[in-house]
Amino acid sequence: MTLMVGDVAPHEIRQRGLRLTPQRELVLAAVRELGHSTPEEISTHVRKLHPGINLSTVYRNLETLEKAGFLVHTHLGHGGATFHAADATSHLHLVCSNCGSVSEADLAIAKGFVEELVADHGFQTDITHFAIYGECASCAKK
Amino acid sequence: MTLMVGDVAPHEIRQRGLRLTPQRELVLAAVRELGHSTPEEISTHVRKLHPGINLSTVYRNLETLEKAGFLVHTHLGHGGATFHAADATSHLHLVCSNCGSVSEADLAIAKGFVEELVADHGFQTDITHFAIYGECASCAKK
DNA sequence: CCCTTTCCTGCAAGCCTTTCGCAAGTAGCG
DNA sequence: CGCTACTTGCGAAAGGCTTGCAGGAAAGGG
Repeated sequence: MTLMVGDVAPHEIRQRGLRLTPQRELVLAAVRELGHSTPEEISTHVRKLHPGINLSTVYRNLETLEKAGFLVHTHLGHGGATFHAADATSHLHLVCSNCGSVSEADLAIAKGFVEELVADHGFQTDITHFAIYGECASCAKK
Repeated sequence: MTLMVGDVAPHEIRQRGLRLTPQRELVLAAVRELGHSTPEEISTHVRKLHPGINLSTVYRNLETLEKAGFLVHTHLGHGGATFHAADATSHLHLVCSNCGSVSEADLAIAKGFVEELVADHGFQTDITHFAIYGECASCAKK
C-alpha cells in the first residue's frame, strides 16, 4: 500500500524504532494538522484519506506515538483526552466552564506557581497535562 | 422507610428545595464521610447501609446535590470525576503520574498564578477543578 | 388524617469511548 | 526472496454513565 501523507518525514518514525506504516503516518500527520484533537476527530480526519483505517488502529497508534515521544495528550474537559504534537510549543489550556471554549496561555505565567510546588511539596509539576478550569473573559462579562 | 443516617441534618436538604429521601441523605452522608470519592466508591459505601440503592440513583443524587451546592466534583485522573463536600476546605489536588498518589496543597500557593490569569487573560480560574499533574516527591527521588 | 401532585427510585436497556483477542497482513532485515 | 516480529482490521467486550418507564413516596393542602 502506498499513500501520500504530506509532511511526515518517513525516517523520523523509523529513527525512533517504530515501523513505518501508512496508518501510523496518517495518524501523526493528522494530529500535527489538527492541533488539539480527540481520537474521534483524528479518526474522522484520517478516514478522509484512507477510509479503511480502523478506530482501534488509531487508538493504538496514538498510544505508540505518544510513547515514542511524538505526541502528548492533555485532559481538556470532562470526557476523554486530546492529543497534540509533542514539538508544538507547550502551553496551558484554559477551558471555560460556561461556553466550553479553549484558549491557550503561555507556560511562563505558571512559572512561580510550579516553583512553589517544588519548594513546598517536592512536586515536579506538568502543568500542561490537565486543563485549567474557569470562566473565560467573555462569559465573565455577562 | 426510615433509616438513621448519622450527621446529615434533614432540614438542610429541604431548605434548598429538595425532597428528603433516605437515598439522598445516604449519598450526602457518604461523600462527607469518605472525602474524595468516585461514584462507584460512594455507591459501595451506601450499599452497606442500604443494599437496595441503585447506582443510577447515586449518580442522579450526586448531580442533584451538586446543583444544590452541597457537593463539588473534581477530576483527579484519566477517568471519571471524584466528589467531595462543598464546604470542605478547598484545596489543590496533586496527582502523581507515576504512583497515582493524590496529595493536597493549600489554595494559597496558587494565588499569584490565579491572579496572573485574571490580569493577562481575564480568566476566572477554578484551580481546584482539575488535578495538578506531575511527579511526587518520593517518586522523583528514585 | 387523607388526597393529590410532583418528584424520586429501581430496573433494564442503551450509549459511548476505549480495550482486547485473534487471524491475516506486511515492514524491515539478512 | 524469505523470515520474523510487529501491525492491522474485525468483532466482541469492558467500563462508566445516562435514559425511559412505571411504581412509590415526600410534601403540602384540604
